Amino acid sequence: MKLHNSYTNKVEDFKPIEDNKVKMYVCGPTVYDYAHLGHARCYITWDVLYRYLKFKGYDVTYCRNVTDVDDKILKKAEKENKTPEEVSQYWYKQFENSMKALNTLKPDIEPFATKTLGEMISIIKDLIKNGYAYESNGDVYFRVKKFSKYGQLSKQPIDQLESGARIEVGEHKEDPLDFALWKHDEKFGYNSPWGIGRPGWHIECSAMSRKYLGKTIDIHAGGADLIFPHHENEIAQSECANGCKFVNYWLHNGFVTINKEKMSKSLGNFLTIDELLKKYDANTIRFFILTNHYRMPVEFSDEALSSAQAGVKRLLNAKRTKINEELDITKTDEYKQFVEAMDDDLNTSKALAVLFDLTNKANKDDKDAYTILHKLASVLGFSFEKAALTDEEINNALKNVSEVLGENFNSLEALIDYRKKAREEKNWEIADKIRISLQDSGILIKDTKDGTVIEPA
RNA sequence: GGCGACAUGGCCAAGUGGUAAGGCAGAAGCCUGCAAAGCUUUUAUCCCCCGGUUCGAAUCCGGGUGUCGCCUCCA
Repeated sequence: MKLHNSYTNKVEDFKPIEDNKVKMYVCGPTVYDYAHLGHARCYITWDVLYRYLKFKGYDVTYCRNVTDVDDKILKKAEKENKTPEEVSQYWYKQFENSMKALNTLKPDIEPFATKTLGEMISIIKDLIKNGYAYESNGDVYFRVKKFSKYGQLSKQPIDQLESGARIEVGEHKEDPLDFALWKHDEKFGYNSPWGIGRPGWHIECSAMSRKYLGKTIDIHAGGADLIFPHHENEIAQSECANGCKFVNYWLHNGFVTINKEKMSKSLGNFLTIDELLKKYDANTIRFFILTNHYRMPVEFSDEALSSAQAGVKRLLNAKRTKINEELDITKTDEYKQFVEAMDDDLNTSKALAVLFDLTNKANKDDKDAYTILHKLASVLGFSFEKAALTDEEINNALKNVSEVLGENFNSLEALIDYRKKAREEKNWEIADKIRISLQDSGILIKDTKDGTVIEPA
C-alpha cells in the first residue's frame, strides 16, 4: 500500500513499525461550536483509511483527540456564563452525534486534553531539562532554533518563518519563532511546576499521541491547514523530548471550498453537518467527498451534492441478493481492482468506479456481484441499510390516504392490499391516488414484477 | 515576497510515455396501465496556451496564463 507522506512530499510504500500493527493519530476537534462540512471531509477521509487498514488485516489503533482547553472554549464559557467543562462537554456531544450521523466509526481511543495534563507537564519538564525549552514569567516556550529540522514538514526556510513571526503583547520570548508550551493563566489555569497555567495547543497532541500510542507512531493525519504551525511544532516537541522520530507517515487532507474559497469558521462561509444532513443523507455526503482524491480541494455546491445523491441512489438501488458469506471475495477481479485503487494512496474515485461496475453486474443478475458490492462499499463506509418506516410515519401516511379516499385503513398492509385489488380491476385512478398520497407522506411505492415494494422516499 | 498544489467533455472526476475509467446531467429505444427502478445505445480526433524531448505525450522538460491553499486561530 502506498500513501503520500507530506514530510517527504512523496508517495511511499507503507510499512508499519511493528509487523501488522498500525498506530494512527488524527487531530480531533476543538469542541466549542458546530462541526461543518470541512470537518466532515477530514473525519470521513480518515475513517475510510481506518476502515481500509482494518479491511487489509492490520491491527489498527486509532486515536483521535478532543481539545477541550482552548481560548475559544474559554471565551464561549465567559460569554454564556458557563464553565469551560460545560461548554466543551456540550459541544463534544454535538460532535459525537454528527460523527455518528455520518456513519464514521468511533476511534479506539478518544482522549481529552484536560485528562492528559500530567503527560504534557512531563514532556515540558524534559524539554526544559534538555535546554529545548525555557520558563519565562510563568510561561514556557520552545526554543525553535535548537531544533535544526524545524520547517522540514512545512518546507519553510527558517528565515522566511522568522520574518512572519511576531511577539504578542505580554509574551516574553527569547526569539519571535519560539512558541508556547505552557501559558500562565490565573483564571482558568491548572497547577504546574511553573505556576497556574494552561497548555499550549501543540503540546496536547504530542502528549496524547505519546501516552496512548507511543513515542514513534505510524500515521499522523489531519487537515492540511495543520501542517504549519501545529504539526511542525508537534514534531519539534516530540522529537526533542523523546530523542527519536515522532511520526513515520504524515497524511493531510485537502479542504472543502465554497465559491472557490476555503470553508472555515473564521471566514464564516461554512455549512454545518447538522444543516447538511437535513437535506442530504450520510451516504450522499460521503459519496460527495470520496469522488475526489483526499488531497485535492473539493468545491461544495448543491449541484455537486445532488449529483452525489443520484450516484449513491444508483449504488443502493443495485439489485439485491442474499449475502453469500461463503464467497471468498479476495479471489474476485473486482476485489483486486478495488484494492489496487485503494492501495494507490486511497484512490477512492477509482474504487467507486469498481462499485458502479458491480452495481451494473448485480442489475444483470450476476449472482455474486451484490455480495462483493456490499462488502466493498462498507469499506468505504456506505450503509446499505434502508431506514425503516416509523409508526408515526405510517400512521400519518394512512391518515392522509384515508382523507383522500374517504375510507379508513388501519394498516399499511391493508392499504396495499386494497390498492392491489384496485390495480387488478384496472382502477388506475384509485391506485395512483394512493401512490401519490403515500409519496406526499414520504413513502415510495414501486410496482415491480415481484410485487409492490414500499420504502421511505 | 517565501513555500506547496491544481488546470481533462455541460458538471464532477480517474488517468505520470502507447493512443481518453467512472458518476451526474442530456438524447433515443426497451420494459411498465402510469410512475419508480432497471436494461440497451449514444455524448471529448482530444486533455489551459506556446515551445522542446520522443517513433509516439493529457502524461516528461522549459516558458507562459489562470485558480487555490499555507506562511496568524483553523479540518
